[in-house]
Amino acid sequence: MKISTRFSDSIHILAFINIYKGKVPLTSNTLASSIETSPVVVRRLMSALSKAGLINTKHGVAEPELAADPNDISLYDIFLAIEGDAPLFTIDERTNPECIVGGNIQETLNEFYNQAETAAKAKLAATSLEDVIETIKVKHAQKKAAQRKKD
Amino acid sequence: MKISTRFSDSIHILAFINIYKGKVPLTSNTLASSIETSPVVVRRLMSALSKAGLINTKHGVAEPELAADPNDISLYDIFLAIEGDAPLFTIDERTNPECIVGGNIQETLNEFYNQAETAAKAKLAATSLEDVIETIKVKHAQKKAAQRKKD
DNA sequence: ACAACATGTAACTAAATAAATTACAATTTG
DNA sequence: CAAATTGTAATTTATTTAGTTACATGTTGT
Repeated sequence: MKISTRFSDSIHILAFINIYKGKVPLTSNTLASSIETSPVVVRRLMSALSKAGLINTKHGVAEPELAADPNDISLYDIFLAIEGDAPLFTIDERTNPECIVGGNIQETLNEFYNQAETAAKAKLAATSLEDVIETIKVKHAQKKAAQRKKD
Repeated sequence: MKISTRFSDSIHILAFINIYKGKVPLTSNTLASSIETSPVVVRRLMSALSKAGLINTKHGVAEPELAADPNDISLYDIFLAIEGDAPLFTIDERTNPECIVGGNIQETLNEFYNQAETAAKAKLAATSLEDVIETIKVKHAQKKAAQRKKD
């Protein structure tokens, strides 16, 4: 199955908390404005991030904080928090067991799909939230510079 | 979005054609029985596989055949035929461009997601239909042997 | 104490996607 | 030309995801 925007929105939330901490109030409303979704969606994602131990939140207080250094949070940690063990590819589970193919395709594809998934997840595990935040900052600086030039 | 069962069903079709060619009539009905879906679903997938040049079919004739040696058809070829350039991960495209994060998250995640996707697709590209067929046959043989033992 | 503001969640609705079905025109073959 | 089959469009159904409404619970400052 395709991985939903929940994953990208969660990365968004964590990056936002890190970049804007102390500069703007970190309410679910503020975050929702940046993501352009509803505050409830944000709170739902933050609840999952909190349960996974990636952020610390306090009921009633708009001061969420990262539970670890951005260098120590990988995209795969975030993926796990939000999608758990959701597979990237879907295997058709309902095939005819009487058939040589239908009776063995699941186990077979499971092996090969796992190889592909593990390769992708390894890349996610090798990318830290810090990498994402730095890239965001670089791209932002580039845009600002380009804008100045035009004036 | 999740990658649908279309991908696994397509691999199923190709493996079935190779394994059962000459042994059973390869109608969309026969294939549908093995996959436990409807003949129309099978024909739709075969239409895509045919357009991608992976199989040859003739209108009105139940004799589809692989257009290449199973060693020369990779799982990524099949993926491309069915899913095209569909991404494994979805990026939320509608975020606030005024925000440092919202304005740069897409480009940023696009980079990192691409790395992960490319790693997964490389594994698919490194796996041939022949690998899948052989694994299916081995698993089938194992099951048959285990069954004999019981008797 | 209480008003204003938040979070945390449950329950529901709406939208998007995929699978299955229905229907039928076009093609092949004996 | 009849029977069997493919190819494809159009529709329905099922599933999943995003968004909304509602509200109980917690916090803070006065």
